[in-house]
Amino acid sequence: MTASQDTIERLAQVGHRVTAPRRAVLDAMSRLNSPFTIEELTSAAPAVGRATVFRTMKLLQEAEVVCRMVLEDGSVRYEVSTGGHHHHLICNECGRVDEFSDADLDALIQRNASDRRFRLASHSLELYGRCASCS
Amino acid sequence: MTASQDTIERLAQVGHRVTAPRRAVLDAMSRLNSPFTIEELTSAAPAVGRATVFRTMKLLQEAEVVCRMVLEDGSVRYEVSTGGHHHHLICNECGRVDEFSDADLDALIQRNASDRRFRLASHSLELYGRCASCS
DNA sequence: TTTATTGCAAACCTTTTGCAAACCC
DNA sequence: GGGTTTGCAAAAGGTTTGCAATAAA
Repeated sequence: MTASQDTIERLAQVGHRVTAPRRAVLDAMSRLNSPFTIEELTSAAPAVGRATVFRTMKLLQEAEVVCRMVLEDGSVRYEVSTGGHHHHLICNECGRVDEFSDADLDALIQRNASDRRFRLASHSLELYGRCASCS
Repeated sequence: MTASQDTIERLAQVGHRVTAPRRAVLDAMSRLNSPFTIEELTSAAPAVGRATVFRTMKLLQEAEVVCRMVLEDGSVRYEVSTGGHHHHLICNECGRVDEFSDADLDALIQRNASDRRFRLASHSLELYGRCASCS
């Protein structure tokens, strides 16, 4: 099993059973580069039923093992949680998604919210354009 | 007809016909507060077929009369283009969506892109939390 | 008249759900 | 053993599409 031991443990800790299909999904995830689509994931774990893949991803979201992102076009991808908050650089050309973070940026965002008496819970920032390799 | 004359003219300029259903959709839009859902729009223009509403919205997107936004949960809304670029404050409580803009913020975003050799085409920033009225 | 547009219904896609069988603890 | 989880197939959104009828230019 490629699925990291601590992820499996976290599943158990949160009160879920460690089953073969769930292991298979975790293994498949570790073989894909994040962020991936459900489609890619089901292809990478062909033995697991589609419904189970969806159910497992929802579980992993709740356990904060992955986070779900929705692109501008409405498509959905999952990425393995790095723990840290970050933003995305999405290449319109090749589809590649990179992450970055910037404390100043987050501070400025927080200030914009405060200035408007908005109690910020979360935010998402996606940059679309052309990555270095595609330029 | 409540639909602003210049929007109608723009439709014609872009090479589209000005039809009764399209007028009805434009009128309905002007009666709703932006951003609205397709659901709200079809309710506000009951005489127009659902497919036509979808087709009209796609047209208006291309004509840059409206812009389409996808929320974190994947739901889709449309807002009348103000011309200016802006970001959103989305209340998790009441669903209200406000706009704001901040040149410093945009500059910082642009700088983050440049620093990573990413040629920025567009970006979207959504803040989720609780609006002033809901706090 | 000629071509674009409409409405309807059917098709599509992605995600969810009901349920009996299989499985984990 | 007993409550979870699975897989299948069906259902459920939400959006698109084919096509004959209709309307704009």
